[in-house]
Amino acid sequence: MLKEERQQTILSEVELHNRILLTDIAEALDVSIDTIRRDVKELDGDHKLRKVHGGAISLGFTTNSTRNNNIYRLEDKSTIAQKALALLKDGAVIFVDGGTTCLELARLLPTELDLTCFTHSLPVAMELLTKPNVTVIMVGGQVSKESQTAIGANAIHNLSEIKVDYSFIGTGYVDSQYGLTEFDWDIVQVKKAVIKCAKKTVLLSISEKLNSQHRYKTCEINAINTMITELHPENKLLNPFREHDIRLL
Amino acid sequence: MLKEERQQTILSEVELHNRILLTDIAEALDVSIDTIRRDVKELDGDHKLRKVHGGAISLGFTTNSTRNNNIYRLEDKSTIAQKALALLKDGAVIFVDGGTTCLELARLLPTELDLTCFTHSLPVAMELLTKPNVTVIMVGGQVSKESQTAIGANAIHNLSEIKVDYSFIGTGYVDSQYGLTEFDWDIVQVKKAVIKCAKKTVLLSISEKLNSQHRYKTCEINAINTMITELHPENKLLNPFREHDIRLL
DNA sequence: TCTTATTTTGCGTCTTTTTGCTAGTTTTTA
DNA sequence: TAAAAACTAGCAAAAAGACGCAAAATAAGA
Repeated sequence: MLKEERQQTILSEVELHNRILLTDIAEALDVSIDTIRRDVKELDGDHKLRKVHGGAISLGFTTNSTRNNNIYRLEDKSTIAQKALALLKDGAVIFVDGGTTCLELARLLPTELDLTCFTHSLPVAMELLTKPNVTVIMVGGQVSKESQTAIGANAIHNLSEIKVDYSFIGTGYVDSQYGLTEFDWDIVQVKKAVIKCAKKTVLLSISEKLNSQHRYKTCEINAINTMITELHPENKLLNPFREHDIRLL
Repeated sequence: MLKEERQQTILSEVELHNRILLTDIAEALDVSIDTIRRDVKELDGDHKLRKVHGGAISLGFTTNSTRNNNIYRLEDKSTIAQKALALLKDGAVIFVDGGTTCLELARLLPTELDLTCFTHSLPVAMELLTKPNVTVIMVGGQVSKESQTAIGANAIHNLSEIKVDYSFIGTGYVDSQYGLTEFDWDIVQVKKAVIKCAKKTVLLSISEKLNSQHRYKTCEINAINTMITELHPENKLLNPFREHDIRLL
């Protein structure tokens, strides 16, 4: 049997069943396991499949980068996410909210970081899946079309059953007086549940949102333990927040 | 024997069997291996076939595998999804499994169709969000990196609390004798729960998977109410399934 | 037909590729 | 934590390929 032919067979099997065992293929094609191992390694090198311990899996599943390079103030959000990374240590259990700032945090997680991440955001979950050492747990529930996050009673109930070290959340509006507020009532309910399930809550917000408010209240400002903006912590724009017991980064 | 004539023979052999061994051809035509090697090299130069170590393979064989889109057998899967659409009526409550065939079903849902869709697959959920009249409910749980679906005890528990009209599921392997089987134990557990929560279960599978099996069993074949392949329902490949109480589409 | 130029073919030698095996290490699993 | 499975690396045998060369076949012109 030709090498090329064998590799085609391997590829087809992987595409067909999504995953294969090297031993199965070796037996089926009646060649040594080493040969299959070399074939798979080569196909992996050509990005035709992904080699894993003991077998191979199809790329169809793993390669999907929902690159949206149309994010407002991406630079600032990236800065914020970078600062947030400093809070993370191996073994931490965290919750990551939806929104582009939190998505940026997910994107910038170092590949070697060992985490357990809860999220109710589909894009965040997708992004986290690319991090080999991150365990991703999706909080289910009805999914909002606009925010692409699970909301509603079910999501809130699921959140009530978990406890995390840190919650990283975004907000629609934030004000040193009025706290965190939102345009949407359902979102507020979920965010309340998120804050409740966290030992410490970290707010990620670009400075543009400071001193703004809206209809529905998520929480008082001192429900937040750490607030991260793209500004230097000493920036005078942050002065109104210094009266409260908040760590500024 | 003329050189032209010999090269024609080589070409037709390649077309016929998709591949040839240089040694076989040399012996059959009673010329030295060097001659065949030169012929094949020349034909490769003319893009009539592809030369590989030890032989040659037809171009069709390779272009077939050079997937321009990375979904294997997308055409067939699309056909299957089209057929599945016929089962759906406004107001239905369904579950959609992970996998590329089910993803294709989600993709092809008409925008005007009014549905409630449960899913444990992140890509399917994302796709369903683009359908204005579909209510999407994500079944949460730990998310598998390979399949990008929620699995594990939590997902199974969540599934135990819902009841849907139809479950559309895929499978790794299906056989009329051995039923539906999978490579992965965790996936089997989830699929069992999916079948349990559905009044009727619809299996979507390309015909290439028929008569294949693997280690872990999801269910007997008669746990499936409807099986949809890309084949015509009267196709003889489906005969083994006619003995069971399955509707074929 | 004969001679000559050109192409094609087969052979020998040497290099490269492929493959299976062994030994030692790492990863997974129970 | 120990056994089992999988991985890595290196080696050697066998198969395949490259290349030069000379013989054979073919073509062409006198």
